[in-house]
Amino acid sequence: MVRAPCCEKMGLKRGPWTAEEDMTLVAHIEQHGHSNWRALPKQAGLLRCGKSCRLRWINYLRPDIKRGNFTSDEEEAIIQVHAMLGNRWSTIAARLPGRTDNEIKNVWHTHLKKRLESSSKPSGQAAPKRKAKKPAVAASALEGPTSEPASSSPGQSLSTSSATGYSMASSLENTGSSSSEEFQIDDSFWSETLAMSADSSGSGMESSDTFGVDSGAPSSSNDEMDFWVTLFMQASDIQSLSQI
DNA sequence: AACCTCGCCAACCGCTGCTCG
DNA sequence: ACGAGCAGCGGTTGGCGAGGT
Repeated sequence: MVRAPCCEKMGLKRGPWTAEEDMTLVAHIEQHGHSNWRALPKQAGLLRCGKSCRLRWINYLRPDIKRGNFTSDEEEAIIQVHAMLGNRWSTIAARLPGRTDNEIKNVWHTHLKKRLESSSKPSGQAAPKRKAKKPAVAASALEGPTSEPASSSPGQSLSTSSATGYSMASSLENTGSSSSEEFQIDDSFWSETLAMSADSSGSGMESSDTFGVDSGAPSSSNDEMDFWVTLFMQASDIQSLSQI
């Protein structure tokens, strides 16, 4: 299928976003939503292609996005889910509310992959010979849309409810679990979740009936997806119960 | 102090799958 | 049933900054 290039190269801006562009995009989405990414930049008066706008919103400007370093629990979760699903970053991201697939992908390639590789080596060498991740750089990232130190930091002004919540966040909210204004997962959540996944992966990813997935072993990716969806639904139930 | 090397991250590119006419 | 258009996804890259020499 032949398709037109995602954007006419003529006249469309590329590269890092400025604070003004960020604000324009955010303001437009807050007002009109983003039902049509392709038409959005034109309507908003942005010289960007829709794809670029979508990426910027998803990865940076969404109000429900969580910045800052990944916790060890989050990293463990990524490792676990990646072991099950492979490079399905968006699926993994759906398990980590507030984290984007791009961010997770970056973390995987820069940290987790190496960590796993080094841990699989017998002598445990290959320690990072360079600096540790610079502290709080990610947390401050929102303050500086790339080229501009965003004193305006658009994300901070977005206290309105998320236009596009990740499925996990919304499903957890549906369970009635507390704060919808800012979704937070405490350590116990991950401990329980990971414990469940460890249990099931040990004896059992084969025994899918643990989670009511019928028709035998989850050999297909759909079954795996069902497994993880079920897993997180149950995990959210646990969290809900723990708050009673 | 200057240069070099490397890690991190935002953004781009191209493909895939879904939806709609 | 088919094709076109679109959003979404994953791989890759380039710029920048920090640490090392």
